[in-house]
Amino acid sequence: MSTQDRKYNFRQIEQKWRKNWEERPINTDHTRPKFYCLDMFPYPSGDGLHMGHWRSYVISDVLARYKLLQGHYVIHPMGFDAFGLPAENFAIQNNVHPEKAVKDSSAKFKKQLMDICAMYDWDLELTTTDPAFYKWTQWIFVQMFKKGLAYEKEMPLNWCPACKVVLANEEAAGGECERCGAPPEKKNLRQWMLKITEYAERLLVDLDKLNWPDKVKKMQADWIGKSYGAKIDFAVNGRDEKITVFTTRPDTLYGATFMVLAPEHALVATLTTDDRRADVEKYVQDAGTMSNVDRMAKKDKTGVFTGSYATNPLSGEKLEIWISDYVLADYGTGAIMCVPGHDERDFEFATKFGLPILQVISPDGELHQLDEAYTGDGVMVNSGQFNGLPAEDGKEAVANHLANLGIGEKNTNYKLRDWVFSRQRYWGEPIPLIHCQKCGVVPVPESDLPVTLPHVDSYQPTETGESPLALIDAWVNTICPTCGGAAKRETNTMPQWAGSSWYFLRYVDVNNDAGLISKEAMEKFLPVDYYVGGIEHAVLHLLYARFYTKFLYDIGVVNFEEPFTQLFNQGMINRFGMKMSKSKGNGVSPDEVTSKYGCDALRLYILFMGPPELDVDWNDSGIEGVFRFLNKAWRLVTENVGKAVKSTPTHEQARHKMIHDITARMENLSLNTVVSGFMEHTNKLSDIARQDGIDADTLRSLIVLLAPFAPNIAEELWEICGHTTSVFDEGWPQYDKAKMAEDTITIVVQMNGKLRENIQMAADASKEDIIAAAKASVATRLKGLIIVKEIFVPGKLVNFVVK
RNA sequence: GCCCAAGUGGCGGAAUUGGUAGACGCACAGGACUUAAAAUCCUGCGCCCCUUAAAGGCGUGCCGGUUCGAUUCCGGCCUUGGGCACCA
Repeated sequence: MSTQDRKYNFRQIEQKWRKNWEERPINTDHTRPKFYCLDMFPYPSGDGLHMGHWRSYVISDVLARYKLLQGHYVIHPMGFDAFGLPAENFAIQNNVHPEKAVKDSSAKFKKQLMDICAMYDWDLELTTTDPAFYKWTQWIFVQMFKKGLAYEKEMPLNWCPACKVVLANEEAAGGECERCGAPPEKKNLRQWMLKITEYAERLLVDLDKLNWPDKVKKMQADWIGKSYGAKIDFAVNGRDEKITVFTTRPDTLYGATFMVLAPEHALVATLTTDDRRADVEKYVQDAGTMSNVDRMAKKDKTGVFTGSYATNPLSGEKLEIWISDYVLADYGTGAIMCVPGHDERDFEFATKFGLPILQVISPDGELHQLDEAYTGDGVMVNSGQFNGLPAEDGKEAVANHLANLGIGEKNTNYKLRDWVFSRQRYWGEPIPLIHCQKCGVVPVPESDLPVTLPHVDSYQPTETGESPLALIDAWVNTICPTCGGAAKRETNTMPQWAGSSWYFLRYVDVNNDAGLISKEAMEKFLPVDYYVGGIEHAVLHLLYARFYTKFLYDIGVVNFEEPFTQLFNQGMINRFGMKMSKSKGNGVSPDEVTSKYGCDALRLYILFMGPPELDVDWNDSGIEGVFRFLNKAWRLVTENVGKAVKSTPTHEQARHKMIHDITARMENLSLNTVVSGFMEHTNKLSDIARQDGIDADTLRSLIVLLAPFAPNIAEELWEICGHTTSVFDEGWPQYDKAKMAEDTITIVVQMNGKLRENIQMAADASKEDIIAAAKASVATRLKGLIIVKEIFVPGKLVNFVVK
């Protein structure tokens, strides 16, 4: 072999193996047990692939290749989530059609994805904007509509009066329109809603089944937000109306001294007296212009009195009815009974506006001066017949009492709200419904799906707030599938979530024209075994996908209720303490790094930077270390191959220890320490090689272990070792604990828990021998001291407690 | 305000059930090889005391506790990052 051949030429190697894998795929044996390893598919933005994508995709690819070596058939697909606002806005700004923009971006992404050398099965590729795909996105919606899960409702949306366009929350953030800076208003528009709340309980309970990070499960549970309490009716004085509130603390009802409605509450206009009307209307309008984020961040409580009164149903007290933005329209009933004695926010409000504060719960049964809301346990006081009852029992007792009186009931409440499922935008799946004067809303017959998105010249939002599709008469006007009469198509489109809520099902039967997925493919390949992606999707995407899966289970399309058995969320990559991004100018392009160091080096470095689940900082010079390691491994193999060195116990010990360490760390997904483990063991093997040479078994094990992490160099070295098949045809190496044990062990000698000496002992030395040797090692220090106690930890240490 | 993470050398980080704190790597310094450079190899590298060494002391955000022994467990606090719908 010439000197030239011995140099690690990553460019040549990576080019060669990419081609080889294309020609001879490594993951083809469908008879093996399946392992479905899924990435969250990217949104193909014009900026191209960034380091964050790399991190996620490298982690999943390492896992996929590891499972392949462990004898699985691995489903590892990739696709593009291409509908939605960013693509549409990009298209508008750059004056290209979104279809073309998405096509270009996807092509660029795909090219960059190739540089990761992930073993994606590109035969399974899908794009959510492909009519053959969104046919089934629409089909699912039709099934939901037929089951009564879709309904129309007027919903307040962010509206920019200057741009005349509906704004997404993100576009209206900070109280100004992202495009023109004008303050957005609220505008009521007809929307399609999905009844995800019907699934609230199942979505909550089934979290227990999942092998997901606790953190994510907690976030979902909190989002669903189940709480127990009561609904209570309050009569409005001198009127027929009543105000219904939800409270988790019916035990504090006697302490309710005023009421507050959300500014958006339906009764606000009715209950406002003429002398209060000007103030109330101004307050309601101001609240409407404020974004939710601002409304939440507000420090001081504000509010206005409506001029009307209600009556506390138990105490009979007269209660002022106020309006304040700290009450949210869409939680509970949008109205609350205020118990300033025992709720911090109510206390603050009462103090500011001089409203009465009454103690009704006391820790010791006595009455006290309340300087702040008392939210702890206690017994009921000032509460009529309930006095003396523990507050916990009072919740039930008061609720039952109200139920008997017919003015209340026990109630379970969820924070989860129904899902606003329509968008007044061009770039989304058309909602496959038809409005007929005679028949009402009728779904498009399944045989007519997909309802394709018509090609238009102007895809700018319209001034009425309707989708641009509303302007295309030829498309809008159609005939009713039920009665054959003239009818109009629904012009709203679906949100970006629609495709991503079920795409993982489609990969395994991507070309199926006859159905969403065949029963055979579904049973064989689903559900997803491992899902890898960013923590930013902890709630919305993952909750929607779970909801869709449960619905598809209910209508018999799939036979499982949870789509993702196991989940891993990787952390972000920062640079200079900030999230990497083009706009901040602190981005590092993966392309630059791979051209300088190669794909294998970048894969290893991304893993080596830190624990995969935590945020890490990119350091420009850090990659040198893993690059040197690859060169070292290269030299170790190429300089020792074919020397026919006989295996010795030293080789065996080192080999088994290496297999054990790498496997254990891999199983824990401690990928940063897998890489450091490779460095340690390669250093050690290099030392052994210099002394005694190195045997073929050890080199082979090293190469196979390395394969999931640095697949190109592993294949090349495998070939250099004389193999004609792929390294991925091998099995993951096995270790034998007996063979990895060393002859001597280091025993730590401590005095009062402080390290004093290290002694070397035979691995099989007795406890007595070890203690004797330990005592001898610290003999001079023990002079004049009494050993009170001897602590002996086998294989580890001896600690003398002395005085 | 609420919820969730995380705080260890100059830097990124390591440390199965509590058992040698700082593995591995980066940076830095010194040396070998070289005409020179690159590459490679060797050595050193938490802080204090000390000319050096030995010995010793301190040290995992802060304060306390449990323990023979605490980065690890418990209580209280501080800081940073992420999320949020003031959740009644």
